[in-house]
Amino acid sequence: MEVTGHTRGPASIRDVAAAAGVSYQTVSRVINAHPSVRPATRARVLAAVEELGFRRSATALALARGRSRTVTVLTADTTHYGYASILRGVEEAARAAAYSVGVGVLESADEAAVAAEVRRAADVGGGLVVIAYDPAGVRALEAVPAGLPVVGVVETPASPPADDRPWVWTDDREAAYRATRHLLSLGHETVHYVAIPSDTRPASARIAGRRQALTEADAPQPPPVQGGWGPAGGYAAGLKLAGDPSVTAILCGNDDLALGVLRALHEAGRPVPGEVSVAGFDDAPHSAYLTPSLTTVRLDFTGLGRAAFALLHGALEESAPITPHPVSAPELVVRESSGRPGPTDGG
Amino acid sequence: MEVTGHTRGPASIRDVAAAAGVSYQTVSRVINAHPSVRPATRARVLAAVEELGFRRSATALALARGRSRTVTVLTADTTHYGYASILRGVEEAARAAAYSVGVGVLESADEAAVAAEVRRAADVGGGLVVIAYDPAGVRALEAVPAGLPVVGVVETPASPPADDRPWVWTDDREAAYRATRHLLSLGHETVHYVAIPSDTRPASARIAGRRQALTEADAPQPPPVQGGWGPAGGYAAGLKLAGDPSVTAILCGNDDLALGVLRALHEAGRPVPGEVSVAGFDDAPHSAYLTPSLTTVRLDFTGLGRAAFALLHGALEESAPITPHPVSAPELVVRESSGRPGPTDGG
DNA sequence: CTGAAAGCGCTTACAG
DNA sequence: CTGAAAGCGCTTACAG
Repeated sequence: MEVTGHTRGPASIRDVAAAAGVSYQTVSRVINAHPSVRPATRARVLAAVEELGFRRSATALALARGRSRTVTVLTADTTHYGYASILRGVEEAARAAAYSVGVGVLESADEAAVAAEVRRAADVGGGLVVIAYDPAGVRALEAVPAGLPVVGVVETPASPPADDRPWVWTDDREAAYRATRHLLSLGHETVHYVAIPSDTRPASARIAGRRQALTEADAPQPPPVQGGWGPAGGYAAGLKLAGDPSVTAILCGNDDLALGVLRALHEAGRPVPGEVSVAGFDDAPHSAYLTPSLTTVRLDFTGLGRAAFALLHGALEESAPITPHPVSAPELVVRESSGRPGPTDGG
Repeated sequence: MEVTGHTRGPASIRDVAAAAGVSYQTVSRVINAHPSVRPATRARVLAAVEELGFRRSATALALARGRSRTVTVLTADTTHYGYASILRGVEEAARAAAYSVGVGVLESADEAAVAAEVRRAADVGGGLVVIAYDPAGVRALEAVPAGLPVVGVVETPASPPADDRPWVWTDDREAAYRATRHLLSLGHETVHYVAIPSDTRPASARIAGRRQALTEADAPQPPPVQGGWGPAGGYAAGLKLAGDPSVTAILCGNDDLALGVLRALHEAGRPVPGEVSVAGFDDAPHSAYLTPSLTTVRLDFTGLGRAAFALLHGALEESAPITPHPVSAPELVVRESSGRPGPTDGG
């Protein structure tokens, strides 16, 4: 029964129709699970689909429907832990819904460059998830033309999420509040902060959370020092702070920053946690294995990504299941890098 | 002159034609830079394109041409440094060539699951880059149907790269050779190895490189210990090795593994590099900031990703510029974690 | 140098 | 329940 001699190229809806002895519209109905098809007809079509290895063309579908089953993630970075984890969450959820996922990187925060990247992403025809943790991302979110389905992943919602442009976020305010309180409760006089770029915005939730904790404790409010995203920036910031003997507790915008700070303190001869306590954000995979292991606040980036997709999916398809998409609350993970202050408290 | 009252939706080729007073075929010629168009006509069309904000539909283009300007990266992971960097390299090159990039994650190495993921990626209609560093990726590369443009990113080429299915790789054999030699040259009797999953394959280039260095030095050849991809696996492997006092040098399949090993040695009370030397692969951003900072072999993953795209681009388009795509050779980076052996050599 | 026709593989009304 | 028509926005021959 070796009759697999198709003409050429993948089988189309018409090939299937011919094989099943029906019109191609009927094939369309079957593959779209349209109710009004006689069971016998359906069976014949399905058999032909199977036999020819038919796969419906996503491109043709997109052209005919005017919208493609694609979500493209716009982000300034794909390698740092938080960004990468959000991307992963989106991909997981998209895959489960049989969506394709694209990624566009915002190489620069330059207005024209960002606009170009947004256009390119829009050309793909699906929905957008914009990671707006940094200037480039924030700008991209603003540049998305009205009518294009988009959900933003933001640090702090700038205003109540509009129905047509929803946002997802983690409770960074609470996260910073808890971490600061933890450090304060250990007996530190105040808590310094090494900021990631997103914290630059006046409305930063983390800055606000830390401020609140500091205020409640009547502690001094030293200004945040900029650290960037990676270990190198943390190292530079750490060197600065290490020179000030009054500094005994440092909270960092992410674990990579904290790693750099740890190194700077080591070089400056200031033991952690003996003299200085350090905490980060994210709970990246390696943080538990550093020496000293890092106290941090675990943030559910993957859940955030999944939630973003769920929202987009709902906007894109009426019939999309309104799946619950819980984003776990930030969780303080206390490890070796934080302890009571004191010149020689080490045990 | 506020005449921006288009009917609805984005402008199509016909809208532009109407505005310019030509047929839509002429518009097609202009946007495709076809030579035979009168300059004056071209100018009129271009003006209309500008005025209407026309963007050619990628979907329609793909349907008409039978191929889309997309590259989708198939990978078992998007978060680990090596994988993420390759993805970034592909994205950079693809963006420069005005290609879209998609990503498909191989959640399981299960044959059926991998095949389904490959089909999904194929449905998108462009080319594929498959990261085949692990069983899932290797299987995916095999499952790609003939005729679909694909380039594999592999640890070791299994055979001379076929013309229709090229491969890119870093010289892992050389990298492992150099790292092992470095450790040996410090005076260690032999070098243990904590492997990443890709090293499981009998043809592993790294295993071969290390073996060669060991053989040349007439050193014992302890079998590799499996570590997985992350710090947790490195930690477990490190605990095992730490218990053996004869172990004084450990090479790890990647920097995350090395980080876990470092932690295990610390807990076991074996100072690095005083008693044991450790080296990794990759030179991840944080490796220079660990304490001790990590000796490692820098691998050009981003260049690898760019090279993979260049190859694919060439296969997809006759006219694609044959851009040189150099992948830097592995580079040994000596830091604090490696030193001369000896119970108490610490300075 | 430019226009009219057919087709890429589907879907969405419209008939029957 | 099923088929014939028109159209999604382009490109690719074919004419002129």
